Amino acid sequence: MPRVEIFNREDVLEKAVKLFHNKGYNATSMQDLVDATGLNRSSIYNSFGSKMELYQQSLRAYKAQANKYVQKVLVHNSDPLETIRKIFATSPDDKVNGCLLGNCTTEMANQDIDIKNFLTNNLISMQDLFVELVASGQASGSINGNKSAKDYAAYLFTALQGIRVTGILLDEQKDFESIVDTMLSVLE
Amino acid sequence: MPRVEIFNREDVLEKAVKLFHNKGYNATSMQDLVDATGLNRSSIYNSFGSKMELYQQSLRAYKAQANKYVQKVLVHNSDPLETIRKIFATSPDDKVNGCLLGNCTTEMANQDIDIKNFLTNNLISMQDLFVELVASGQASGSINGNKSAKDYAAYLFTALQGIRVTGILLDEQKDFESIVDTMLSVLE
DNA sequence: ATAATTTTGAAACGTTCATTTCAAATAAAA
DNA sequence: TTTTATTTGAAATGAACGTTTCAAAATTAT
Repeated sequence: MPRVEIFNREDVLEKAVKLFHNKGYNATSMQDLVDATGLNRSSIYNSFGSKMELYQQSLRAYKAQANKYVQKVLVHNSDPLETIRKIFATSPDDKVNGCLLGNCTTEMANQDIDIKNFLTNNLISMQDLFVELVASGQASGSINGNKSAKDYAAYLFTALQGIRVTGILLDEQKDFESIVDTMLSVLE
Repeated sequence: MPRVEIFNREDVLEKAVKLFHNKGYNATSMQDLVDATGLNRSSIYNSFGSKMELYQQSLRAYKAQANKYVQKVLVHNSDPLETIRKIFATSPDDKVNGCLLGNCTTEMANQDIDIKNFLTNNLISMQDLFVELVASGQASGSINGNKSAKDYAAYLFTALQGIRVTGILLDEQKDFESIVDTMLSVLE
């Protein structure tokens, strides 16, 4: 009986991600979202609830997208250190705008407990990933055993946040790569 | 002849810094600033120009405050590595809110060219400081020579950004310290 | 005291904000 | 084709935004 949703939910979220990634939560207006998605204002509220709910769904979409990239790297690489290096590589959007989740941390984590919990869960899952990679590298001898896999994982996550912030200010790709080199040299 | 400014400019800026540090630029309203500073709306505009100008002056005040702390550490410490460790230590405000300049980077650098330039200058001056400290540590043998002082300086600045972001999410001081330990272990 | 000059307070400016409303258009099910 | 449920478009909501205005209060120099 009902008329059905005409737009593709994933496409809309992708456009919302782009917008929030570029401007952040507070500087993005509902009008911006209407313009960028091509959806009607009412349709956005019908389908996504509110600006805040759309933002949170955008965070999830961004995370899912990042996970997909990581999975792709995991399949094609056997060397853990090289896998970590690929994770540190920056997408064009991240180069200009930083990491959406890192930006969200600085903008929202101290204001919104739900978002802080989401970000903490992301921190945990990323660290779990790094623990596995580091442990595997330590087992095969390509990563040293000076620190525990857990210590290195916590370090890697934090270093990753750093390069996503500083990267916004860096114009030269070689500066970026040199910093990542030094970051990963701890593991060698 | 004229009536003179009754408020202390530094005190007002300190309060503005606290506010921008806690909420960021876009989420801070002029009403918030009026409430927090106790100044009249007109007085703020008379004395600071606009919200954006007040923000930029707050960034400068924050940087000056940080420089003052660094100078104090430099006077009381002779060991470069220990000095760097003290710079990595976090003030209570930074613990909850991150680094104001880092937050500014993620919120504004890709939107406002003047602010980006200011942040780039800060990056350069911080790296210069780290270059001196690392070079001095390398000269005295407490820091290794695996990489150049410049490479280590760029790394340290970026690592610092990272711990200021992740620190927002960390509840345990020991997690924080462990990450800094790993970060600085590259130099040893 | 008076004059000169600035700060102050309060109100108002026009704009934009997120969100709601609701009739008209639409499309699948009956 | 009619019914039914949903989306759509456009307008309206009231609140908040940054900024300006301006007369009144305040303060220093004359």
